[in-house]
Amino acid sequence: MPRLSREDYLKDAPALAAELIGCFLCRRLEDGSLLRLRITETEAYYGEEDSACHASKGRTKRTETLYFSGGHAYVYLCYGMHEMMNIVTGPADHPEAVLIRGIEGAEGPGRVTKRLNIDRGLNAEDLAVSEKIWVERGEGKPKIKTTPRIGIGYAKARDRKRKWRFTIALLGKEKSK
DNA sequence: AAAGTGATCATG
DNA sequence: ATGATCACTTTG
Repeated sequence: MPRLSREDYLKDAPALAAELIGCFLCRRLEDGSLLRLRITETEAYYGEEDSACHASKGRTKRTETLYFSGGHAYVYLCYGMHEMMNIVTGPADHPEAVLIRGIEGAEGPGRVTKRLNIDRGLNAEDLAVSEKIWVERGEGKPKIKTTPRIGIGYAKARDRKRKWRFTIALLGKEKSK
């Protein structure tokens, strides 16, 4: 399967978040082994105008990689113990990214990074050329469901309402709530 | 329901 | 230097 190229990553975050569902997140470990797992859940964070996006507070040391061109990894530590894996999208100097919230067998952003052994050492890694981490296109087009993003209670109501969380719509496998 | 955990950022 | 906050997970 072909790897996603720089050009693919230049799309905007909501578009790419949808497109990444069903694609394979690939990881080559130190020992040479390869992990290749389907992406099942993503979220888009779009620009300084998006009050849920880390870049809403402007360019800082932490958010610097969000301003890189699409295709770079943005990895940060949350709650002192969970590494979060994002893929930067769009052109350089426009901060937007897609959070990988789930892959098959590891539902939840902290579990994704644990499963694939991803940490801040991969921050700013370029997925268009990296030998350590990249994305391959999936086959077929899964049916996608959109819902509001998780864990962004601090954001403005306008942004909390945006349906920028993307999941594979599985038959009858929805959680009762 | 609530702790656990530490980087980050705004404040002083 | 200090303190609040946090794109979460696990345990009870």
